Amino acid sequence: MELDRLDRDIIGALVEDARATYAEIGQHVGLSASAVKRRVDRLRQAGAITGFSARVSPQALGWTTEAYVELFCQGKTSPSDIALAVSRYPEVVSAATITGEADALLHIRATDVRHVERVIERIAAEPFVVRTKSSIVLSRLVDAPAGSAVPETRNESPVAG
Amino acid sequence: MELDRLDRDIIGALVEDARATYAEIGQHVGLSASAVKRRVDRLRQAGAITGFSARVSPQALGWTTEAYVELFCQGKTSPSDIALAVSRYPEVVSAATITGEADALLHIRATDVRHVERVIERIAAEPFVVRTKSSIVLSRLVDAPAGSAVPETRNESPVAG
DNA sequence: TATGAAAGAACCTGGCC
DNA sequence: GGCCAGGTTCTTTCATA
Repeated sequence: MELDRLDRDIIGALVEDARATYAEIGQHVGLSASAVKRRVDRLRQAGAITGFSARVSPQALGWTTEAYVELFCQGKTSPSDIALAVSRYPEVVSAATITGEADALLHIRATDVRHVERVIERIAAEPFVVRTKSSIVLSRLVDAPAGSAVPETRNESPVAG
Repeated sequence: MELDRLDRDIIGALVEDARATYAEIGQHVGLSASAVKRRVDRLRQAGAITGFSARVSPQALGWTTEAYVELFCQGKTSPSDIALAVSRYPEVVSAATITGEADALLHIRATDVRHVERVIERIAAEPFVVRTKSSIVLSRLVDAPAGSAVPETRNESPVAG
């Protein structure tokens, strides 16, 4: 799908505030409200915008601790096996198979360190898991709303570019 | 702040669909539309809900590649130094200082592997960075909308509990 | 093909109970 | 927390370039 500058600006505005009115967005990007709505509808249908979500503060909800866990699995473990197993844990916020020594990397949110420990214990007990290697998060430095930036043809990076 | 079951359900509904009407949410949780609005206003003011954001498909926008990068820094590097530096890169989606050998872990989204390489090169060239260790994501298994789950007093985890 | 304007329907918002 | 009224926003249609 082809995205022009208007589409990118609209997406940017909606990532900033998904409840902005079409009129507000239109004023910001230089379109009428109805033109904005048509583009948003099109972007949703095309799959560029997959939905609208509330941003919640993990701390305020009691998720004060997070950790990253590397998973080392048995040779014949498939990605879907891992996906199936870890998706059963609500504490697993994200998971991916990766290159390098470990087979997968999990991102875990929990209520406290004890809770992290308990979850890791259970995951380590999954039949395909050989061993795990965990890192507790000390302080979060960056946490961009998923997909806030939009790739340009060039110059995505800092000034040095 | 104290959250009851209704608050949790409302947050859950808004994480699912931030553009759901108050009436729809109310029907789902068993409240009138205005009661839902009052609670949402309160949850926003209390900081439990920090905003509303469009979910975008990184693929659809051209971000087809992601990587995790461990940062090993000079002894006297402060977290804020790292934060200041890496937040200048739009490709850095998340960053945190962690326990273990590495000092920080970055999550990077880029348009392709070449782009990932370029960004890592630049970050490695930051004055406080001693070395980096990168893992390219092969396939994403889980990607929960930030804060989709809400901690209960017990039984957050799979059946085994 | 994409835009702006307009009208009716749906929704939000605040006051009141 | 529910109900209601006034103001706003959404959604669709129509005309236009």
